[in-house]
Order: sequence, then structure tokens, then C-alpha cells
Amino acid sequence: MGVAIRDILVDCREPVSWDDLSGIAAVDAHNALYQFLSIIRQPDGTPLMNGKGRVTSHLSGILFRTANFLEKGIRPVFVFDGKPPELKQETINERRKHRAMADEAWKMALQEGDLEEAYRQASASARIDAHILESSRELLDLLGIPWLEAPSEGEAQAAWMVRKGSAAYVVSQDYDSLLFGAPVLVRNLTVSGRRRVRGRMVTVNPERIVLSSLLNRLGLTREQLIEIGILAGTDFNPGVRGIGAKKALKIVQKGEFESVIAEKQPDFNPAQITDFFLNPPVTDDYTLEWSAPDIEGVVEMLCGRYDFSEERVRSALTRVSVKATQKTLDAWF
DNA sequence: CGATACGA
DNA sequence: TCGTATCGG
Repeated sequence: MGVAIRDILVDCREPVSWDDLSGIAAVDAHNALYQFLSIIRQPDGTPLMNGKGRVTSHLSGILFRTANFLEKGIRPVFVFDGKPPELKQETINERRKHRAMADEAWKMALQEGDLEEAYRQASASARIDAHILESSRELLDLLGIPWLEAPSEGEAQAAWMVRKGSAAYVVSQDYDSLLFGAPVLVRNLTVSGRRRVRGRMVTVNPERIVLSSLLNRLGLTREQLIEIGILAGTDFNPGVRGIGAKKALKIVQKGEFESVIAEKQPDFNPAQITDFFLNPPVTDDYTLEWSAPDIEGVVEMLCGRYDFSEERVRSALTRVSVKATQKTLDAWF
């Protein structure tokens, strides 16, 4: 998932406190939804659902995370993917195949009573369909949170919004926005520090990656970072066999990107991928406004149609409302 | 994931 | 009151 450059960014991630994160956050909606849909499940892998079998995991995630963001002075704007570029088609096909296989493996694991495997496969089978998108956008509207659909990749649009100063940083677990030129990326923007991963407890803290610092530290230009991505693999090309981020870094630092491509993949022209990262389709046609939540509307949606507990929903909405009011006052001064 | 219940 | 377990939909 995403560009495979994680291994060279180990020293480029700085811990960041919540206090430093107050401001406007451009959230990679696809990434957030995928995270909610894959993780918010029962131990056997079944997602949260209403009585009619509609998946609700993502709605739970959006409601409570948004409440936390606002409470901490973070104003999110959710950036959805638009039409994927042709270059991405192979990745899209592979992911579809992978999800279908995971779905089968999930059923098998359930038959064998292997809960851990069932959960793992169910997570891998998570899919963002039309219902997920429609219900997510409806909830954001009712919560008073702005969202927009990118012309193409959401991460490209989010990066552009930070470059323009419309937002302070991109929120995503993936690194693609850096190749799209996002000046600041924030990962692990979750409230709970301790998480269970494969039975063990691990501490996960918010971390910030500043593009200029990253490029300085590694002695690269943004174009060279993109070259590393292309060698290691992106959503738009499979990468070169046997070359991961670390080897790619050495190759690019020695100025051997083109010769390696010419040798290993003579029929491959990386120029259109480089160009896509440097000049992706983006739009300036958006306005960002945060308004007080439509409390009765949210209750009607989540409790009336998706079987949420009214007590839990109202409690979360109280936190959203308090901050929405305070924001209005802040803006006045 | 994030909220809540529960035991030390 | 804090850390771990387990609901939630």
C-alpha cells in the first residue's frame, strides 16, 4: 500500500505533541476509512453492522476521531479520492484480487475456528464501496466537517492544500503525499497510545515528517525522492525487482537512477510517473467551513438508521458542540 | 479505532 | 485511579 520508502525515513520522523498539531489538517479520507474498516471488527473479523447488515465501522471511527480532533484544536478537512489515473489500474486490479482471496481465506479460517487468522483475513478483505463513501460524507456534513473530492488522488490534493497554506499538514499513514510535495505529513494521529499488534502491546505516538528536513538529511531533491519511490515501487509502478528503499537511496545518491532503469527495465519510461507526482491534477475549487454539528440530524442518522446507542452518540456530540462554539468565539477575537 | 467496564 | 479487557453496531 502506497509508496515503499518507509525504510529510509526512520530518522526523519519526529515525535509530535498534540499541542503542536492544533490547526487545519488535510485528512487522506481513503486512508482513514480503510483503517477504520479493516480494524474496527469483532474478534472473528465481522465488522460492526446495523440490523440490516449495513457496515458501520467507518461511522464509529469518523464520529469519535472527529470528536477527539476538535477537542484537541484540530480542524479536519476530509479529502476523498476522485478518478484514479490510468497508471493505477494494475494496482487497483491486484488489490481487488487480493481482497477476494482474503475473503475466501476468512471463511476458511472461520470454518477451522482460527480466530486470529479470521481477523487478519477479514481485515485484508476490507473494501470501500459506494455505501461507505455516501454514509461517510453524509455523517461529515451532519457533523459540520468540510470534505471535498479530489480531481484524482486524494493524497495529491491534500499535499497541494498544505503547500497552498489551506491546511497545516496532511494526515495519512502512507508516505505518498511527500512525493506529491506535502511540506508536512503527520502519521499515527490516534488518541490511544497503546495498541495490541499480534497479541503484543506496542506504543504508537503521533509523528511528523517535514519534507524539507527529510530532503536535507538524505541529501536529495524532491525529484530524487520520487526516483527512489519509482525504484522501490509506487501505486503507479511495481518497482524494480530486488531493489527496496535502501538500495534505491544509494542508487539515486550516486546518480544512477536512469542507468539502473535502462538496465533492469529498458521498456519502462519513468517520466510520466515522475510528472504525475510533480504535477498531479488538483483543484483550488473548495471552501473550508466548520460549523456546529446538526445534533438531531446525527442522532437520526446514527441511532435511527444505523442502530448506534443514543447515549454514546450524544456524549460524543457534546464534545464536538462545545469546541465548535469555542471556535466561533476564537475566530471573533 | 476509540469508548467503556472492570479489577487491582 | 490506572491499566487491561472487551464492547460497540
